[in-house]
Amino acid sequence: MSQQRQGSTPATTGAVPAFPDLPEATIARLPEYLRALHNLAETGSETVSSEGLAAAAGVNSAKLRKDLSHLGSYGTRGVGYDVALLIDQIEYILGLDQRRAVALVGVGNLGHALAGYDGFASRGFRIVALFDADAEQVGKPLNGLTVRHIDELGQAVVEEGITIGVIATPAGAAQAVADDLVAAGVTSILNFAPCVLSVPAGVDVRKVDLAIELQILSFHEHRKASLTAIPGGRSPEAGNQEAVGS
Amino acid sequence: MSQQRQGSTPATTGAVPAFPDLPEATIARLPEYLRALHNLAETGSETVSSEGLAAAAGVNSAKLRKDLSHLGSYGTRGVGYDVALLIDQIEYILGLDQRRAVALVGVGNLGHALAGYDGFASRGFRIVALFDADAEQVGKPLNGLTVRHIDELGQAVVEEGITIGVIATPAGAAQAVADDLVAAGVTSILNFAPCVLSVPAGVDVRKVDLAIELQILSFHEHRKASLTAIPGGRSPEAGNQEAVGS
DNA sequence: AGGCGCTTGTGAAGGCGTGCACAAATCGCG
DNA sequence: CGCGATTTGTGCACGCCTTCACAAGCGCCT
Repeated sequence: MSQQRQGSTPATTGAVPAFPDLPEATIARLPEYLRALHNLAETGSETVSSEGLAAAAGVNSAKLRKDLSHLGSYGTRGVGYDVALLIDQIEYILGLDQRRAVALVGVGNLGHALAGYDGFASRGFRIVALFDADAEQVGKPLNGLTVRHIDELGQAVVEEGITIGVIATPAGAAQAVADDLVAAGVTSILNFAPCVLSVPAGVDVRKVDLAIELQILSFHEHRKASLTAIPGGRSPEAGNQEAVGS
Repeated sequence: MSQQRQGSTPATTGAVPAFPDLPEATIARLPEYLRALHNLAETGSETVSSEGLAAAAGVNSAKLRKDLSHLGSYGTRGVGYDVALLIDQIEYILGLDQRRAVALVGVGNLGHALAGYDGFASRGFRIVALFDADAEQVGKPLNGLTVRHIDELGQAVVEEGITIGVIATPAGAAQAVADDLVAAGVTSILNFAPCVLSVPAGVDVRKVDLAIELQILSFHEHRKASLTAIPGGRSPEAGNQEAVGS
């Protein structure tokens, strides 16, 4: 039926209770709720209704209630959700209270930006090591750290307790870096390189491709334009095979 | 997703529908297929099977066939897909043959990286204007362009034919920038600021939040850690609930 | 204390997406 | 010319996710 966990609040014990297996879609929204909750907390709100939080997070209120119900009953009927309590709960579920150590590989154009992105530090992550394969980059200081050669990756992962690796290299180098990360013991990878990574089971990979997002928008632009215009015009160039008739 | 569509299905379809309304999930995968196809084209492949292309794109082959079937029959049974033809088709559907003009607002940490990201230019987009609200930034050259003040946005959108705007500002400024973009006539927005944007119907917004991806990975790390920490059996089926030993 | 209004939590229904399995179609070869 | 090997295109079933609608629960006010 439902997971009921009473007594073991995350603030009191560091023990690991049973893990509710949340739907993947819910997990992806929890960070959004968390951000909205932090905003609310800053404005002094102590409680918030599902309607209010849903609006702040840009989702449907029913969806939000169902999402939160998966982690337990942390709301009060007739009142709403306790902001501070919910923040603690979500941060605990996401494992953000551990301030995970992150390694960033590739300090090129994008890597520089990521190394300096304060959104990581402010939301529970510490970039503790920077790597690059280019000897020219190695040794340079960047945002309080020194760029190290990628050969030192295995050593650094152990020393710093790194569990997450971020790949910001060109596509051609990404697979090799991923292999190195996995070999070093990293079990989660965030990949910014435009390519498919092959990793063993048990390693999680998430991909962010900036150009893909633009291409999706481009499709919608194209669609919108074709609707406002007079339909009928088509053919990119090679329009031959028609599925109609015989 | 974070965009709303008002799907009006016109009953008046005289000829071949210029625009098949593809499932959203399919659209999101087309750019991935396109990238894989370009890689294949570079290696000299003229045709590719659904199995091969699916592997290169990191998806199931049945899914790929179904996706491609939505845009028409561009494969040959017993042979596979013509690489060049499929590239043309997908690029046409995505509207990439128009090399859309893109405006980038916010040339801070992330904005710098985006302005220099060559993945945009190589995949059908032209960043034609850079904007910032900070007077200190205005006038500086960046990647062949000059940073302009955001007040000139409306003018530039018209002059350059900009249809897509990219927001790389702090969260506090994002909504105002979005309003400016919409007012200037932009109908698609890619938002890197960690906040919810409110836009009128007909405007598409896609959001990329770098920290959210890390938080999702963090959850899986947390989950994996809690599973390995349980002594005894680690069978996923046997583990039901309330294994909290006290 | 009791009723009333408000909000959560959830059962149920519908829609969407995925993956299997197979018929249809095409090419190469004897 | 026909047959077999190969691969596409798709009907179908299943599972996940979303959304609606409402009962259950909580606090406040009289």
